[in-house]
Amino acid sequence: MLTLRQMTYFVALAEQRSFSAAAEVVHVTQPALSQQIKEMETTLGTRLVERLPRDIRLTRAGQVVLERCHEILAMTRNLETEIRLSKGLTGRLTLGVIPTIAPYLLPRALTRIKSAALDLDMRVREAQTAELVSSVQNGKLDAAVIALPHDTGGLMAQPLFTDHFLLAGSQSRIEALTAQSAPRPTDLSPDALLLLDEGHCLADQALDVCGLKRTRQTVDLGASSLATLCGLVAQGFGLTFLPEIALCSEMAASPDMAVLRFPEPQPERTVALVRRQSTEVKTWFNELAVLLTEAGEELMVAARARA
Amino acid sequence: MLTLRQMTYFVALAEQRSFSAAAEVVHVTQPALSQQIKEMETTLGTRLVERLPRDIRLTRAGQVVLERCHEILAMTRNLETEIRLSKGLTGRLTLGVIPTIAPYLLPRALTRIKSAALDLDMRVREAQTAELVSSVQNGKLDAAVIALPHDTGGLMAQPLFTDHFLLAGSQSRIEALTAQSAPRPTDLSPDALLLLDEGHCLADQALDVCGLKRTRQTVDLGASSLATLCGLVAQGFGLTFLPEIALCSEMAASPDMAVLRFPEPQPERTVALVRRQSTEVKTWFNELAVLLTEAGEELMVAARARA
DNA sequence: GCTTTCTGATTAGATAACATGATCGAACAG
DNA sequence: CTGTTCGATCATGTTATCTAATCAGAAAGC
Repeated sequence: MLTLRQMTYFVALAEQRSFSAAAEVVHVTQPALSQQIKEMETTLGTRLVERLPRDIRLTRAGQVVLERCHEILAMTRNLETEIRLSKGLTGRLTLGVIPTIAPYLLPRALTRIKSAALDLDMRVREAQTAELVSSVQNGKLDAAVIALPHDTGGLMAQPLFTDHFLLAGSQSRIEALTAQSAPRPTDLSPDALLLLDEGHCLADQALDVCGLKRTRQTVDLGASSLATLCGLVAQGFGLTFLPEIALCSEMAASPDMAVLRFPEPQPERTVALVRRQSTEVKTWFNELAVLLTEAGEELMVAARARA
Repeated sequence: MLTLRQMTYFVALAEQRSFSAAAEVVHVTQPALSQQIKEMETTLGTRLVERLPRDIRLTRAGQVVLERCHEILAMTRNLETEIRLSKGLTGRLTLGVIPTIAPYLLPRALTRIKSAALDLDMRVREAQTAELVSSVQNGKLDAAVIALPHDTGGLMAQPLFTDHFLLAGSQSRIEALTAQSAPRPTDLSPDALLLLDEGHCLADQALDVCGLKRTRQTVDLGASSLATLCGLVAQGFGLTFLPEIALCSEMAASPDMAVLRFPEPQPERTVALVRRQSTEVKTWFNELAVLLTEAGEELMVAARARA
């Protein structure tokens, strides 16, 4: 009989295209993985991977097997989390959070969870929206915190709170802007904007509300965190959008930075918690949503006291 | 992580409604099964079965889990056989055959398989149509030989050969019938007919072609094999329908028995090989069908030489 | 051409997962 | 009360699976 372990290893192998790399991903040594793959090929009576120099290739059968293994593993993971969490917010919970939210929301959320004395073993994974969505779909994550609007790929989304975009820059730049008039997002020159790397929803959403497109000229500094970005704009390297949720932390980290709230209608994103539709009993989900909303609101209140 | 082993044990437990019985079914001792179920309940953090005196009951969660386990196990088994057999008729093949065909067709079929020098480890399971169909569906069997017309539950059916129903009885009874005229199925009195137990498709199909219904008066002798039935009719206990496929063997076993072929249109059944639709590469299936057809035809030819 | 490096296979020994056999206690029938 | 049935538990044995060390072949560097 094939085993789920073998399937797990095989999926990792197909993804990594390397025995050693796959072994690392599943936290075993390379011989252990090689052996399981071999065993799998024996039970199926067919070669699944062609071992090429520096690469592997799935055989025809291997491709079929891979697809099915994905399905079987997803079903198993879904079953597990569904049942495990059906009693409420207890047991192990694997939560994904996007990078522009995680460092600000999680500390407060975890404090709340702890003080609620919940018997919860929470694992957090930070990744970009697309990856989080697919991980929730295939059961690698139980839920994820992402920012809407964004394609949720058929997942159920529970809005948590609204996060406004502020304009951040060096104090002189911001003063120059306010001197003229209340700036509107659409007035901004795209060339002066510093944005996060490709793939971060924040950049795309921010540009979207301004009716702008990502220009080639944008200085691509490889900024992959808001903290880096804030450090840069504080030094006068340009302007950036800063979500309210990050304001308190980043103001503390970069005291030279100034921020400006846009006039209504303010550009914003909706922070939401997503889960699979199939998740049967959703008490834990609602409990978690409440906790995260409270944590978020706290940050919003603090932010509004500063801008 | 849940394991397929745990799921297998759990499914057996749900079916048997007893730990000891389930353990026997999966060929382990009772403590081994108890332990795996316990482990499963631990991983899921929920009780799955209520241990009642002399019985068990699935909890709400248990029912959900059972359903999913069935799906996951079926997918795994299907994947295995699909890949294993995709190269042709090799490896292990688990075939189901109905009881009114198995003892006659299998000896010849197995001889052919052996002489074809196929590297085939064939397991045979004898059961009634309904059970075979569901076993093929959930992957416990790779294919099954059944008799049509019968509900195939969405399975693909490959007709192998046509098997006519003959009328069998003691020599005196048969002579009495032929003296009058060529008997037609619809002329027969249901009370004089001996049939197999409930559940055997042969009895139902035979009655169906005669336009008869199973009557209460039919002597219910608990005959569950054609061999028994032939022995009885040979002793003058009544008449029965005998499929051509069984003729040679049963004539040899009961020399006192006489048979009579009905005039055209002869009542008949179609012997067919069924498989899941999802079975991807079907070379092995066709090879097997050819072998079985040849074996069947051989029996038909031999039968026609005698009636 | 010769080494170095990267990759997966192989082997032997350790470890964890799983099974067994014996035994216990609760529930029930006689 | 006694014997029986059934599942839990415990000590122990077996098998599956892992790791660490090593090997062999192909590509890349010198």
